[in-house]
Amino acid sequence: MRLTKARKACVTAMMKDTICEAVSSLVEQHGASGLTMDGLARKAGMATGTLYNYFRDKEDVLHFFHLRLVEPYHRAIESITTAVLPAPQKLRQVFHAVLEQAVKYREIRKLVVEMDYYSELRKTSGPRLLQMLTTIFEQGVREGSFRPHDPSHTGRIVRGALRELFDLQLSGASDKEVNRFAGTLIKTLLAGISVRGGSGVKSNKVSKKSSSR
Amino acid sequence: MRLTKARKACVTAMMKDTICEAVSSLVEQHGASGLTMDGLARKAGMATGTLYNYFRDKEDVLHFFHLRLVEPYHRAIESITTAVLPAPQKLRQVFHAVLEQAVKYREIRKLVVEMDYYSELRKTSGPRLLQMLTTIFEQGVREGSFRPHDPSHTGRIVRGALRELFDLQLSGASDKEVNRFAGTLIKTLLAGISVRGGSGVKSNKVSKKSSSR
Amino acid sequence: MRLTKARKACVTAMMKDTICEAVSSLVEQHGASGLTMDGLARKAGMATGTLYNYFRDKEDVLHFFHLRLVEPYHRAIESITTAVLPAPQKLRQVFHAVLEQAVKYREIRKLVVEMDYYSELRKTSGPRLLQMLTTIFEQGVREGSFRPHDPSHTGRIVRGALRELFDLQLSGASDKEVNRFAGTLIKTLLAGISVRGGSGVKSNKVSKKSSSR
Amino acid sequence: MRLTKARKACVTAMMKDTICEAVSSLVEQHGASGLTMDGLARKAGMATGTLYNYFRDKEDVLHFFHLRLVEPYHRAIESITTAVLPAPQKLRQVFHAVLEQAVKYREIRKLVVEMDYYSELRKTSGPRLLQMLTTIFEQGVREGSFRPHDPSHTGRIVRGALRELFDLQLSGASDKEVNRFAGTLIKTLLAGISVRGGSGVKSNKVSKKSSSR
DNA sequence: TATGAATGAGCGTTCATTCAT
DNA sequence: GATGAATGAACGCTCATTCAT
Repeated sequence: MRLTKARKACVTAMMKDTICEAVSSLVEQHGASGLTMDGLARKAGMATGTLYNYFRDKEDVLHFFHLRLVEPYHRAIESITTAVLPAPQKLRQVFHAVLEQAVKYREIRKLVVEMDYYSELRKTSGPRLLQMLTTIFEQGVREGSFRPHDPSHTGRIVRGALRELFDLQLSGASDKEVNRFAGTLIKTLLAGISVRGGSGVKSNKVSKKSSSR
Repeated sequence: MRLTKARKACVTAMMKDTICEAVSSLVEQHGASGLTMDGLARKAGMATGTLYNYFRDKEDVLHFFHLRLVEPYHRAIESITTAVLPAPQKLRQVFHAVLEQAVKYREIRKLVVEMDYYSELRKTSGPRLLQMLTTIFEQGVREGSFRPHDPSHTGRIVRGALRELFDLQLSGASDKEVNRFAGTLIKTLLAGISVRGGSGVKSNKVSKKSSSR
Repeated sequence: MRLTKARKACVTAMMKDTICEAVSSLVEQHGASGLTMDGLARKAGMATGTLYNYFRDKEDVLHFFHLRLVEPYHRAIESITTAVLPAPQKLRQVFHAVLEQAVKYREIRKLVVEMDYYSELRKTSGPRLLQMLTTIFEQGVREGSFRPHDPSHTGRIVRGALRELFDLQLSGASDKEVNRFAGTLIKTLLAGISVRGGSGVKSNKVSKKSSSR
Repeated sequence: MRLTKARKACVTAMMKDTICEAVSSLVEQHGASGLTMDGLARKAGMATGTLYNYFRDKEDVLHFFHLRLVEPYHRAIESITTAVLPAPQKLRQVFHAVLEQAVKYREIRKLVVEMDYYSELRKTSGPRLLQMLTTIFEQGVREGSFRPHDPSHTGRIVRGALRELFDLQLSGASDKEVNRFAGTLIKTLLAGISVRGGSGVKSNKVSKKSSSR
C-alpha cells in the first residue's frame, strides 16, 4: 500500500515533468503569451482535461513552471548567502553559481526571461532574490570590506545586472562572452564599493576554476 | 491643397494623441493585459472602428504608445550622448535626465515597466538604449578616464540599473529614495571604472541642482 | 439625433425578440437544460458574440425570457387584484385572465412550466404571484364573504392549482378540458371557503363571456 | 450457488444505498445541478468507475434516487388508496401520511422539490400520484359523499396543493405551520366537494394525534 | 469487481477585427 | 472619415464516461 502511494507520487511527478517540458517547448516557440491549455495538452501528448488532474488552473501551471526554472538559482544563491564567507567571495560565488546554472540549462535560460515578463510571477521571485543579494552587501559593509552605503541599492544593481546577463545569453552570446560580461561586472562592482586598499580587488576572474570554491 | 494635407496630418496626430492618453489611463488602471480595443475606443471617446483608421492593429497601437513613452528618454539620452563632454559627465547627465523625466511623468513610469513586460516591444527600444550607453563608455575608455574594458558590458550594467530604477519608482518609492539609488549607482559605477587618481569621483550627487548642466 | 436613439432602441428590442423566439423554440425542442449559447445564436441566425451585445450572460437571457413569458400573467392578475371588486369576483377573473392568456399563447405555455423548473427563476416570480393571490383572500375574509382562515394558505392552494392548470394544458389537453378544470377548481374553492348562504357559489362558469368583465 | 447470487444482490443493494445517501448529502449541500459523478463517488467513498457498475449513467442514478425518495410517499398513499375506507377519511389519511413522512425526513424534503425541478424525473412519478389521488375522489363521488364532479380535477388540485406543501416546508416553515396549511387545505377541500349535510366536515385537524388512524 | 487517471466534446465567454451605413 | 453592431475563432475550464490495471 505504501508502495502504491509512492508510485503514485512518482507518476504524478513525471507527469508534471512532461507538462513542464511541453510548456518549455511552447514558450520557446511562441512566447509566454502564446501558451494555451489546449496547445499545451497536445504538445504534452495528453487530453486537455488531464492537465487539470495535475494543476488547478493555467496560473498554477505557470507558477509551477516558473518555480521549477528559478528555484535552482534561488537555492544556489541562498546557500551562498548563508555560508560563512567574506562578502566579496560571496559575490563572486553568486556569479559563479549563476553562470554554472545558466550554462548547464542553456536552452531554458530563454524561458526565465520570457516568464519574467509574464503576469505576476516576478512579483514573488524578484523580491526574494533582491533580499538575498542585499544581505550580502549588508555583510560586506558590516565587515568593513565594502564602504558604507545602502545595501539594497547595490543589491538592485546586481539584480539588474543578472537580468542583463540572461538577456545577453538569450541574445545568443557564447558562454565565453557571457563569462566575460560577468567578469567585467564583478570587477567593476568590487572596485566600486570596496574600501581602498581593502581585500576586494585581488582577483576578478569569474570562472569554474576560480579558487573561490 | 497643401494646407489641407497639413491639416489632415495634424488632425491625425491629434487623434493619435487622444488615443495614447486613453491607453495610458487604461493601462494604469487595469494593467497592460486589461487593455481591449473596445475599452480603448470608449475611453478615447470614439467608435471602435475609428481606431483602425489610425492604427493598423492592436499591436500597432501598443508599439506607438510604447515609443511615445520611451521616446523622451531616448531623445534626452541621445542628445547627451552626442554632446561634447567628458564621458563621466555624460554618465551623470544621463542619470540626471532620466530622473528628471521620471519625476516629471511619475504616473507614466508604471506604464513603461508594464509595457516592457508586454509582447515584443522591448526588442526595439532595448538595443537602441544599450547602444547609446555603450557609446559613452567607449568614449570614456578612449579618453582615458575609464580604464580599459568592454564598453558594452558597462552599457548593459547601466541599462539593468535603469530598469531597477524604474522598478524602484514603480514600487512606490519616493523621489528622494529613487534619487538616492541613482546616487549610489553612479558613485559606485564611476568608482568602479575610473582610472585611479582620475576625475571620476568628485561629485556623486545626482539632482536637479547639480552643476552638470 | 433623437430619432436615431429611438431607432436604436427599437432595433435592440427586435433583436431581443428574435433571440427570445429562438430560446422558445430551443427550449421547446430540447428542454431548458439543453439550451446553449452557441445553439441559441445559431437558431437566432447570428454569431455567438452578438448575443452578448444584448444580454450580459446566459442567466440574463433566461431571466429576460422568463420575465417576458410570465409578465403578462402577473400584470393581468395584478390589475385584477388591485381593482375594486368583491373577492369572489376577483378570483373568477383571475382564472378567466389566466385562461385567456394560456389560450392565446398556447405554444408558449409549455415553456413557462419548463422554465419554472429551471434554476432560480421561480424564486422571484413565485412569491410575487403568491402575494397577489393571498391579497384577494385577505380581502374576502375582511369583507365577510370568505370564512375566516389564513389567506396565505388559500393563496398557496390557488398557486398550486394554477401550476396544475398549466401542466394540464402542457399535457395536450384541449382548451375546453382546461376550461372545465378551471371551472371545477373555482367552484370547489368558493364552495369551500365561502360563508354558508353567502354570494360565493352562484356561478361557477369561467369563460370569456362571464359577466365578470 | 443460489446463496452466492442472493449475496450478490444484497451487496448490490447496499452499494446503491450508499450511493443514494451520498447523492442526498450532495444535493442538499450544492443543489441538484452541483452533483457530479466524481463528487458523488468521493462522497460515497468509492472510485468514479465503480458507480457505473451499479448505474448505467448519471440519469440512472438520478432516476433511482428520485424513486427512492418518492417511493415512501407513493407507497403510503397507495396503501391508503386501496384500503377499505370512506373517501373523506382516505383524504385525511393521505395528508396525515404525507405530513408524517415530511416531518420524519425533514432534511430530505428539500431534495424532492429540488429533484422535481430537474430533468424529466417528474414525468414518471407525477402521473402515478395523480392517478392515486383521482381514485379517491372517484370513490367519493361513487359513494355519494362527494358531489358529482370530474375526479381528475380534484386529484390535480390536491397534487398541486401537495407541491405547495413541500414548497412551504422547503421555505423554512415550522412543522406546525405546515400542519396548519394542511389543515386549511383539507377543510377547504372537503367543504368544497362534500355533499351538503354529508359527513365531510366534522374534523379538519390533521395531526399525528388525529383519530383517523 | 474496483480503481481513478485519461479522455475530449462541449460549455460560457471574450475580443480583435470587419464592414454596411 | 466615423460608426458600432456583427463576427467567429479561440480561450480556460468542466465533467460524464471509458478502460487498462
